[in-house]
Amino acid sequence: MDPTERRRRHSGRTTLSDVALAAEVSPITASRALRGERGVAADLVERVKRAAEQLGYVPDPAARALASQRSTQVPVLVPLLSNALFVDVLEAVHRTLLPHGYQPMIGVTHYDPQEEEQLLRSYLAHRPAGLLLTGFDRTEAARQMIATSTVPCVYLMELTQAPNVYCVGFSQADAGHAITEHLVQRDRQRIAFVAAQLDPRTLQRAEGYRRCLREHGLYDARLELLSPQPSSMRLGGELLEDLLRTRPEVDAVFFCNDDLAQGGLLMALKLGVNVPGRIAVVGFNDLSGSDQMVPPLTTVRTPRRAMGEASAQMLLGLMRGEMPPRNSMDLGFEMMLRGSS
Amino acid sequence: MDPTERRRRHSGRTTLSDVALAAEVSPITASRALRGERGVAADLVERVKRAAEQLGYVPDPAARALASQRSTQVPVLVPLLSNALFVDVLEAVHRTLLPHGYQPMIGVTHYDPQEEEQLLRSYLAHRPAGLLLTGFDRTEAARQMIATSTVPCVYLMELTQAPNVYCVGFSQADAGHAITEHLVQRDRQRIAFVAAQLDPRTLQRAEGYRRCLREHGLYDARLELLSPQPSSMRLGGELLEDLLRTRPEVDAVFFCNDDLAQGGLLMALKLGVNVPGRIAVVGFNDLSGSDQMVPPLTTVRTPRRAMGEASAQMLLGLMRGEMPPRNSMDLGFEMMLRGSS
DNA sequence: CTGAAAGCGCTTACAG
DNA sequence: CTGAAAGCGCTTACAG
Repeated sequence: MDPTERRRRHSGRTTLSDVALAAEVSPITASRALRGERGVAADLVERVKRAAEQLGYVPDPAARALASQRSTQVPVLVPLLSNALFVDVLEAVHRTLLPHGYQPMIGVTHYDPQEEEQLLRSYLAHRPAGLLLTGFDRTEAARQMIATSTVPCVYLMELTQAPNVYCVGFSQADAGHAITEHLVQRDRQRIAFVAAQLDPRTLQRAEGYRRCLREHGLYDARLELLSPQPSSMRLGGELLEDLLRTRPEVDAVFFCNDDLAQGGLLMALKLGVNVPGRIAVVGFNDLSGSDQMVPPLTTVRTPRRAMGEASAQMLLGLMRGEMPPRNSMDLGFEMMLRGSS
Repeated sequence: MDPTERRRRHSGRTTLSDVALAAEVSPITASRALRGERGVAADLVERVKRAAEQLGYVPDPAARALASQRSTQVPVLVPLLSNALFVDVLEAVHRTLLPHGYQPMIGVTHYDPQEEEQLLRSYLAHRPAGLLLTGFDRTEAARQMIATSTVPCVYLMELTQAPNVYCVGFSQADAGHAITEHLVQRDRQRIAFVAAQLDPRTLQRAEGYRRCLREHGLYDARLELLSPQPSSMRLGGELLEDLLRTRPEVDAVFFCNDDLAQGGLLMALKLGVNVPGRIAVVGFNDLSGSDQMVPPLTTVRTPRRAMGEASAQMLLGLMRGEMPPRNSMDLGFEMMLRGSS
């Protein structure tokens, strides 16, 4: 056997050269035809595509990434998977990106900027095609890495007017204001704000709540119950119990997330506290099950799927080198007025 | 400028050659030292590692994958993200795989073997390091692809004794049997089985339910209410209402999943049907919120995190070329007896 | 224990 | 519009 044969490490898979051979063109032409690059004669494109199909050719992503210095991977960094909120966003992102040949890579930051920075560092080493990140709360090092990488990036969940920043979301503060205003319009006077996790978006909702109550001269800092613990139905129940014990004058509660609110509603049921008679309850996000509660939960429906899809679409454009029509997409929110308020 | 300079496409990133140069060794030695391959002098390893650290060297995954014919990617295929069940599994998989340098890639099959086959085809083109799949219900083509790929694979959620198949799960049928037996022991005579989605594991639970009732001479096919619709709290409520109307003699319900059961419980509350007085209600999986229901839901706790972690550990071993101690890991289940039964 | 050569399967940059 | 050459950044296979 000759030395060139001895050195072979061929994996047995069908390569671009096999396709080119079958189509009787050079590998470069085959490559161009398959990628849909314009400037290839139509009949050649046809021949190459047919050959590729017949041979069952699948391009090697690693080779492609190495040669082009760009992969098809799109890291998507979210705080948590246990919040249905982000799962909905991710599903929409997947559905939008996959048909275009991009691979979303889910990273979970646990609301920790340090963890996000680490993930970013490792994902950026993969030369991703694009980046989908949650919010604007990150370390300076992370910001630097994103900027110097020149990888197209779209931010989810929040909005900013900062230049050269692409974002898709809605105003958390305005939504917090709107649901509070609804309680005021229903003649509630002692409106509590009960929150967990205390991530940036929760705090923005709190700002909306405060602004609204101050406008009406109803603000009372004692009615804010903030817990850094992770959000859960159990915690919502505990916080409501706590609230009713220590602030018995309260006549409405704005829970910063529906899981807390659902737990609160069930606790009210257990305690025999009438909702909305004795106390009105509202939530945030309109998660699964909120409409099934007893009574059904009034809440703010947030555009989760729409955000996932729109951010992925915007990123798709950026990855193609296009300029999006606008940097910031406000998808708004919807009031779901139900029996609990 | 000379022709070799003209051809350069160097990306500016620090490469293995840079590290080798700094450490005054050849690139091959640097490669071996960095990968912890044995057979490199300790002092060289030390020098290389120091140089890599100083230069901030991060290996290029694409180059590595191309040269070694193996990536660090591990596709994880699950039916759905909207079921908290799979999200818990995925989180455990992530936590276990990431520290070892592997990248889980989540794929969603929507319970459709065709979709799974497609995903498998595209993921396999990436030369994954390993594979994590849900259950055993797939197309013959998918089975072939997995076999011929020789990629190590571990199956989740179900068990089999088939040779050369690695799986981590529990007996869905035994769990279905156990929760039904619990209702029989509580003197229930007319026990209904209410299910949605009707995926393979749901049907295995149904088998356990039937076997148990037949053993006690209580089986009645009319008490099975099977809906192919996706599972949800809303559907659970609707099915309970339907059941009470068309089979008023029923005195217990086994819902195949907790979201259905939670919806059923809330519907009972709305209808003023006493649980467990008039009717006992049990669920499956012990999802978030089940312990907060009114009354708290009796259910089967399934080992979701444990399955995620154990399957990832088993895969880690297989990817290292090790033989796992056993092919099939039964992680069991736990009865959560609460107020609803 | 160490290294020079070749190769993995693509695409870029250049030339015609 | 098409192609021969070189290169992307690693690792394998061989030799010493």
